[in-house]
Amino acid sequence: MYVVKVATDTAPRAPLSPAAIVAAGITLADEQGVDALSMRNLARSLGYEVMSLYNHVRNKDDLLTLMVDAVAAEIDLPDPSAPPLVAVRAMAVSTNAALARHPWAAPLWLRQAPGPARMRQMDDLLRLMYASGLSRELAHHGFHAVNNHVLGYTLQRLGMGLEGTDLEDKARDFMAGLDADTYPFMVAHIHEHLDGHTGSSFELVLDLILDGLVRLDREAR
Amino acid sequence: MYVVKVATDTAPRAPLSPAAIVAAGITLADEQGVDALSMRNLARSLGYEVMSLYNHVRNKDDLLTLMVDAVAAEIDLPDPSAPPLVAVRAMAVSTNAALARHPWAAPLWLRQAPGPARMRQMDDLLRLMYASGLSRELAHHGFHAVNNHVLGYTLQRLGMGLEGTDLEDKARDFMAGLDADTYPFMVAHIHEHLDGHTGSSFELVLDLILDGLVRLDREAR
DNA sequence: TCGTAGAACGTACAGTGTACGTACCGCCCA
DNA sequence: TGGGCGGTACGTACACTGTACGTTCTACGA
Repeated sequence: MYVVKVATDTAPRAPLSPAAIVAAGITLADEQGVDALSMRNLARSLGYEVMSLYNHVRNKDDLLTLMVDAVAAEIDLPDPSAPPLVAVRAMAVSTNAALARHPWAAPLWLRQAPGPARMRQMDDLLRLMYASGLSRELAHHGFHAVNNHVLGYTLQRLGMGLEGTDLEDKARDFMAGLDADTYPFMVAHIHEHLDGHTGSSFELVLDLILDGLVRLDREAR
Repeated sequence: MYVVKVATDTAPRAPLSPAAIVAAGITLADEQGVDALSMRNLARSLGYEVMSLYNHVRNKDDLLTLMVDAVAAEIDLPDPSAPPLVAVRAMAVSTNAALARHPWAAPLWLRQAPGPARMRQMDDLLRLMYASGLSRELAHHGFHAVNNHVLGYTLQRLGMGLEGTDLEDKARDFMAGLDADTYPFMVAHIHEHLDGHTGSSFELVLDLILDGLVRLDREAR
């Protein structure tokens, strides 16, 4: 029996590999949102069938873990010549930037098990904290405070759904359904956002925390 | 034609209503996790069929919004006789407690649209901030900082999967797969957690933020 | 007694993750 | 020059999800 092969798709497809799948997953999530990241969609975007992905990736959870770790790998390594707390600040800013580039990553940051890149990042942050001259206990708390601040702010920013769309439109729409008599302070607060004469909370509060830590340490001695 | 009715289930079931559905959803999510909260499971737990729920609730997203708002309603109202920032602190602690009681709520806190209870809570928090004597701008940032701190800490705590299970076991398991040479500071940090001679970061950092705000305000004048 | 509104129900559909069995292709060893 | 043999791709199938739609039942007011 003769089997005739028909070239149904002339587009040459890149060979499958964990790295290729993770990369495709990241771009798909970046462009269409994490909800569009189904194994079927991902396979289609790569030009393969669904189950072929499972030859390179254990399951979807594994894929998500790898994707999150790839984002973590984008975080700048600390400058070894900088004073520890300055380096901490830089890491926080860089982490915030990486999470802003990949909005889907922040909610997964906590759920997924930390991969090597995130381990590296956490270990570096801890090392800097412990080397900063703060007391052991304050360094411990400072680690959590900084981590929490960075992740919290990105989540807050994204949770509002302020990624792609115009922030102003969103805010105006929200405020339209708001009774200024029952929620006067919310209305006022949103106005402050719209008028834009309040800078970013992110760096201000970050410095608040870091400065507060050293002050607390000084007072304790 | 005669139709014989058979009492297949003698258990009398409570009449369906939005409140009853929300309450059942909350207990189901509390006990079995939010992943177990499917419309089918929820209907079964109430003794009804799936589609009957849709007579009282628009869709699952609507249900989740109502559930989150029910948790928000558990937050203590601010004591009107307390100084503003003391009341802010109390609200933060109470919010943290409510979120700890319902671990599933924290991730939904941001995704779901705010209902009346959360609106009330946000407006109260803003009112206290603006009444605290801080500059308008610092009050604005302080609102975000406190909100962020509370939510971030609960998410951090839950993300680790430290709800139901024993924290120590989890930590020891995690550390077992950790190379002390490549991640020395992580190992040390987890040890500090296990030894337990570091208090809760939550209130310490909360005070750090609140004290930092008033100090910043004093310096600016 | 009848009409009607609202609640409950059953079926059906598209979409999800993935277990399982099969087919193919290239490489190493006889 | 075979001949397996391991890895990759594929197709089918299953259980489960949210929910649209049409039908049945039940209670109450006229």
